[in-house]
Amino acid sequence: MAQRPTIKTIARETGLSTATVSKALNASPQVRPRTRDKVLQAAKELGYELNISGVQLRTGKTYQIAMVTVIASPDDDEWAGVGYTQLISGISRAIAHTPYRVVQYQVASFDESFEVIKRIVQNKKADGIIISGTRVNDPRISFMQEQEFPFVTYGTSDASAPHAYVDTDNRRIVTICVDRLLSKGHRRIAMINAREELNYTQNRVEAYTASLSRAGLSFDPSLIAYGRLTPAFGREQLFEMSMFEEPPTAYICANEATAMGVLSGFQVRGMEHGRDAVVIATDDLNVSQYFSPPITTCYLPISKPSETLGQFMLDLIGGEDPKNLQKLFVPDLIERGADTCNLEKQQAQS
Amino acid sequence: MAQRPTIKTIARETGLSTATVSKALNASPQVRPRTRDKVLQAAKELGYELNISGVQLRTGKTYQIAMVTVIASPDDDEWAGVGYTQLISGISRAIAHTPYRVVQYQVASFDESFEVIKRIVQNKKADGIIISGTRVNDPRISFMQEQEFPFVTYGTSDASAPHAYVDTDNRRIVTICVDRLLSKGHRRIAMINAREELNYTQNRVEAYTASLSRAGLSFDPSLIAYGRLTPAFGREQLFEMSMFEEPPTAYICANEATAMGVLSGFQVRGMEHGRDAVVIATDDLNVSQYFSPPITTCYLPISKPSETLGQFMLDLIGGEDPKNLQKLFVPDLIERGADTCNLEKQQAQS
DNA sequence: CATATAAAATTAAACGTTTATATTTTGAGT
DNA sequence: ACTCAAAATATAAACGTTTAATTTTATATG
Repeated sequence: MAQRPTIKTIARETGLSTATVSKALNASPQVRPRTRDKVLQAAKELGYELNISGVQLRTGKTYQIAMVTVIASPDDDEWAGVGYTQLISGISRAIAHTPYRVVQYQVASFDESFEVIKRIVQNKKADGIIISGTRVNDPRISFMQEQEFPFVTYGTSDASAPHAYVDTDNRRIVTICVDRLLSKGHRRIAMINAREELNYTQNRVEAYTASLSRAGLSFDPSLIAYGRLTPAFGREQLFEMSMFEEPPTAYICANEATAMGVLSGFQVRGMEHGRDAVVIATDDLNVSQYFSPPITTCYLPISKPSETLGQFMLDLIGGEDPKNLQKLFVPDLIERGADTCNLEKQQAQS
Repeated sequence: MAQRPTIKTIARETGLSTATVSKALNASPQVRPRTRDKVLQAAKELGYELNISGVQLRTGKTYQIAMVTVIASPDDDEWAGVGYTQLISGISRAIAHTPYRVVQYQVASFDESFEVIKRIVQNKKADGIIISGTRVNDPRISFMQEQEFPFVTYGTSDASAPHAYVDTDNRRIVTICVDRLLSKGHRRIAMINAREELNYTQNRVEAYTASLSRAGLSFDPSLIAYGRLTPAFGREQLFEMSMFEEPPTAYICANEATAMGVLSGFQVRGMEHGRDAVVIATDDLNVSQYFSPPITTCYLPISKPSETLGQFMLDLIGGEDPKNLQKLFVPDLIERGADTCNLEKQQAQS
């Protein structure tokens, strides 16, 4: 097979100069329509495809979107709910018809993620960055803002200047869940959260305390747990909290993996869901419908926000103002299982 | 901040030519140690980092590893067990100390994945390709072999020429599971498999029938189901098979997601695990320990094979012969729950 | 129709790197 | 000290693209 065609090939073929060919391919107004058509025609016939390294060298444009994710350790691969697979999937869908590609930068720690981001920015290794796991006072965000480097976060932040982000509306979720449980008569409501330094964890706690105080209830910090959202963590927390003098009658779990752990703890302890306590989760995989028993969840298909993530990235690269690229998604409440009854009724039954 | 330093900067700084600097950086024997040290020293001081697009343009080397994955559709994001997250994670770990990066090519169908592979190969968009979901008679494999393009598959194939691959030893798993169930007295053993066209599905069926025939049992094709390994599929299959005149007393599930579905089906149908039937799964997430009840599984932490995947890719790019880059991993059998008893005992108990 | 002007094309240089070829330097052998 | 081969370094071109500067061509104007 012959050499892969370049703009030189097209130039030779059409009798034009490479400059004109380049302009034609980039839809420059400096080239007249007739010429453009001729070039596009030839390009098609020759099966021409843009060589990105040429562009990159000349312009600095990489057509790469860096996705920086933190995965703590090799054996840290215990299921923690939604992986990045679904995120990448949505992003990929959004950029499918463009020349952009997602490049993975997977690191082992937060600090390392910051280092990697610095290198990407300083050496212009990508056109934009996507990060998740945003923290309260996240130095990566302020860095990218200072450097005016395009980025979108999956997760909100408390940064002073606006930036592009996509997230689930965690305040809303927690408000819905807590109010619902309160209305069913629950007074001791536990919340199993992600790590404390994450911004969304703080959002959740705020919404939780707000709901409680609206109902005139006091806030008991021992009912809030912070940690990695694995089944192991959920179970462990159930073991602990169920031994309290006044144990919780409801558990709000930040994801399905912890909810599964809590249910598993029920089984081990001989507790029964709906009688001794109920579990309610935030759900992005729609898998809790298969739990035994199925539980009530706030469900948001992850495909939605992740596709928006990709779209925002494109918009940002296209020059859109970050403050117009912010979106919170509101999940649907799906009622399943025991927590649909009121607490009194349940207790009467048992 | 000044321009980012190039080999020109180093050349100016050291009084050498760019050619010598380049050779020094690449540890060419043509440059004497004293000079090399001088160059490396200067590079370090200047904070020099290789500009890959320059290299790429000149040599064609991309430092990119393409990972081509098929995700059927937007709403197809129902949990199907291990995502690609864990795979990418392992690969990332293997290539962490190299300049290589993983680039995602996520497509919607098998055919599209073939198209994408053709483009990557023909336009040399990556130095190597990793694919999963290998099929019986997989045209992508023969294509890459013909084009002599480096690739590693996650999953075996029936290709005539050897190629680099990593996989779980599915024959072994099935043999272990079936023999175990047979020894406990089970005679009607169902198997919930992935799609029929996948090569490993065939491996599983072969091992299954082999075990059965060794035990002098005949093969009932209605006990084997093929489909997408989601909880929904598992449940659906349980609903169907449990209505057979002679229903299975054991279900071997190809992953945890289907096992969860089967267990969920038990609950809906009022069946009890251990009394009416047992479930046993192949497990890569170690999550079935949190099922209610926990089930026996063949467990292989996905981090192992995925890291090997990355290493094999590097070896391949380094010129290693593919036939030396083949590995099957053997999972551990983890005994949990009801299927540890013999069938007779269980039936006596009930 | 000549001329001024706008439009469309070309020329040439540049981005950072490697490498074939040419040149200079080094050092060993006389 | 001189020669010569070997070793080390330098020169220059190339990879594919874009773009500033320039030239050519087309169009409008008096």
